[in-house]
Amino acid sequence: MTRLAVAPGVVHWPGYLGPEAQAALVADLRAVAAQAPFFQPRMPKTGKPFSVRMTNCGTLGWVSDETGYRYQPLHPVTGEPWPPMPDVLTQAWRDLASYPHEPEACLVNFYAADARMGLHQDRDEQEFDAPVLSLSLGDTAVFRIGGTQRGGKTVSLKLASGDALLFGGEARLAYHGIDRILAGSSALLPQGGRINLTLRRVTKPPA
DNA sequence: AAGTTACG
DNA sequence: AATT
Repeated sequence: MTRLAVAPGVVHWPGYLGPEAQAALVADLRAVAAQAPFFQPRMPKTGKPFSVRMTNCGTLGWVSDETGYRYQPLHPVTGEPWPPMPDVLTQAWRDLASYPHEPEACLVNFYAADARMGLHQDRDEQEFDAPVLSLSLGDTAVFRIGGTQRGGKTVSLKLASGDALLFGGEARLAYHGIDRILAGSSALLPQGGRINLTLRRVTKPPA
C-alpha cells in the first residue's frame, strides 16, 4: 500500500479501498441516506446555504445552521438518531488513525459537479489529539491543505475514489478545502459527483 | 464557523 | 482579507 507524506502530519493512501470495497461502501451509504436523508447545511448568522449536501452516521453528527456549527446526536430534519457507522469505516479508522479510541462521527459530504468547500479548519471537536480520517468515493476532487494560519503556504492534491487521507498531529488544525470536482472522472456513483467521508473523535475519551 | 470573492 |  502506497503511503505518501504530503506534509508534516498529512498522509495520503491512494487507492486504499479497492473497487469492490468502494462499491460495498456505496451500498452501505445508500442505506445510511435512506435512514438519514442528505440535508443542506447553512452558514451561521447569514443562513447562506452550502453547495455541499450532508448527512452523518455514528453517534454524533456535524450540522450547521443559523445557530452555529455543532455536533449533535439527532438528524436536524427528522429528529432521529444517526444510523450506526458501517463496519468498514470503523475498520479503516483502526487501520489508519493510530488513535486508541473509537470514532464517534462520520460526516458524509456529497459534492455535485459544481460544489466547493472553502478553506476551513475542523475545530468543533473537543478532542484534537485524534486525527481526522477522510475517504473519497466517486469523482476526483482537487483538495488543498495548508497550515494552521490563513495565508500560509498550501499544497494541492487530487483525491480519487478509494483514496484515504489522514491529518493529525501538527496538521490537525490545518486549513483545508475542496477547490473543484473533476466531473466524469469516476463511474462509481451513477449520478456522478463525489462523496467524502470524514471520521472523527468528537469527545474526550473517558479517563 | 466549512457561505462568497480573491488569491495563491 | 475575516468575523467563534
